[in-house]
Amino acid sequence: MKSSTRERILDAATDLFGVRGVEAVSLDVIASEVGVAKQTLLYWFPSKDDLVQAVLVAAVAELSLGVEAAIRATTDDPLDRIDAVVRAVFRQAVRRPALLGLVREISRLPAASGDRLHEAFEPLVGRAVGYLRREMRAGRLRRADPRMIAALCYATVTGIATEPEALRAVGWQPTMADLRSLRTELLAFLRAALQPT
Amino acid sequence: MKSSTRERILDAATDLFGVRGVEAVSLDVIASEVGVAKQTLLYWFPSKDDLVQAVLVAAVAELSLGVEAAIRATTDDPLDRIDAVVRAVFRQAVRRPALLGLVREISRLPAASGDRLHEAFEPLVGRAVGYLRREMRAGRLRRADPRMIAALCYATVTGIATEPEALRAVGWQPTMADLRSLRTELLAFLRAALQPT
DNA sequence: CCTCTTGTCTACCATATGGTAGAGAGTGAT
DNA sequence: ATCACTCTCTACCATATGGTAGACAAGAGG
Repeated sequence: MKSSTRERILDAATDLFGVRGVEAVSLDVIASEVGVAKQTLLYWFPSKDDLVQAVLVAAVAELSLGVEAAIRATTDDPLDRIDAVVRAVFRQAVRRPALLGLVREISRLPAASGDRLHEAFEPLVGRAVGYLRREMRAGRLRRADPRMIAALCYATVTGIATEPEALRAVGWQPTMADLRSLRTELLAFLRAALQPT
Repeated sequence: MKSSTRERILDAATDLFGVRGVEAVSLDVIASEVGVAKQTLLYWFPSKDDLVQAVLVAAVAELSLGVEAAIRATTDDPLDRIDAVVRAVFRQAVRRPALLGLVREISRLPAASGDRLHEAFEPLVGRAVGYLRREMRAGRLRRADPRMIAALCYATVTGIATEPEALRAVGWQPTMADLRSLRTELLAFLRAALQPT
């Protein structure tokens, strides 16, 4: 164990920001969660904004890594590949529920912060859109606007992973069994939405 | 013009809460937006929490009304009906972008607030799930867990409507043309996902 | 004219927030 | 021993926040 203080701060901040929102979490709360004085936070991250940036960059990197690894490990078939990406995202969302919520926070931040993150995501998004377009041309995916399809898949996965309330409203329980069933339904849903006609 | 002060406060609070988050918006900001002293807010809504509750209740009522009207106005075919609901939600999301974002805020609130909202949504959700189940049994929708399908449709629509950043990331622009194209793609996406095989 | 109610305001207050200044402890090099 | 460096802390501070107390104006009813 015994990870560095910086690491532990980053971890706690990721969870708190992701679950409760950046503006709603004070430095004091993070500090007491880590078990350290607020000024120790400000030693490692000179301002709250610096901390937010660091947290977002780390989260994007973590997500990207998982997704890229999943892509490399599957077959050529686009539906299989999308399956793999969804599974990878899901795995990370379970391990660390705040991750996707955190990425969602970007839209709430002042434009400048959002832009930097935008850049970090750009290559991933660009490749995904290009891939979808090629597969549609090849007739292995339902023909549609690949940009919109990318956004819709993202919205579906992120939405379902970050809105426990919506799931509770339909009687879903956060048990292992229900979680697996959710993943199964999500994969079937996306498959049906993307299959060539 | 000349709506009541209470009304104007509710309006401004809806927009601010929905776009920037409940905890991130102070009473002073709302007051100055309305052009009134903070104490006038506290006259109409004795505490911030009361204001939040009022805003959420009003938002749910507004959304429900629109959706129910749309349902009554369509044919029996489930895909048409879902089309109509999505269009209705979309219309409201365009007219007042903060509405859906606000509903999303529920998951961030302390449990007690969330529960009250939960109750407000319950009848709508229950009817939707029952409807989906019947149509699946009748073979007019792809067979799946109706609860999960309801949650997935909700996540897709809300996600796409509340994450302009995700759309910007794929080169989408908030113009009328792009908005229409987005709606078209969303409807096709849901249709494909729900069509019986 | 008086009084009660309604709605808005100014003047405060206790607390929480992000951030500064700088002390003190531990470690390694000279 | 001392200097420099790293890391954590206590003590503050200016500002912002949610909220209280109560003054003031405008009607409405008697």
